[in-house]
Amino acid sequence: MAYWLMKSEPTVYSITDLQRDGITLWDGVRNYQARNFLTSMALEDLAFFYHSNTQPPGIVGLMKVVDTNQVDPSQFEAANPYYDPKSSPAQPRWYTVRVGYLETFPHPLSLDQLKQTFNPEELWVVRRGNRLSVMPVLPEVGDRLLSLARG
DNA sequence: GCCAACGTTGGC
DNA sequence: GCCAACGTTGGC
Repeated sequence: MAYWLMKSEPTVYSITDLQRDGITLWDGVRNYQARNFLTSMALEDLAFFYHSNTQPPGIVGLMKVVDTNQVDPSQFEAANPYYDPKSSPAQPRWYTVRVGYLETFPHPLSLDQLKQTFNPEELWVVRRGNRLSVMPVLPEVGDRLLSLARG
C-alpha cells in the first residue's frame, strides 16, 4: 500500500464534492510526470486530498484508489477544457484513476503547518514553486500525516 | 537540440 | 490581482 497526494482547487472539485459523490474519476491531469504517478497507482493505495488555490491551502481528507489505469475521457471532448487534440481514442495520452472517499480530517493540515513539520525533501508539496498536482508521499510521512490530521 | 516566448499553476 | 516557478511550444 502506497501513499499519494493529489491536488484540486476546491472551487473546481472539493473534498465535500467527493464525500457527496462517494467515487469519482480524477480527470483533467495534463502533466506527464503527474500522469506517470497516476498510472503507477495500485488498488487500495491511499491518497491525501489537497486543496490548492484557496485560503488556507492544505491537506483536508483521505481517499483510496478504487480503479487503476482509466482512460481520461475528457481528452477526447472538444468542448472540454481538458481537451487534447493530439490525443485519440486509438492512442490515448492521458490516464487516471478512480478514487473513493474515505474521510474528511478533523484537523486539516495547512500548507503553513506542513512547512513547519516537514522539509522539502521528505514532502514535495512544501517545495518552493512546486506545481505538480499528483505526487508520491513517503510511507513514514504518510503515517505521520494521518496521525496529525486525525488528532 | 537549443532556447526564447508563452501559458499555467498556485502561493501570497 | 500579482508574479515566481516552471512546463511546453515552436522557430531556427
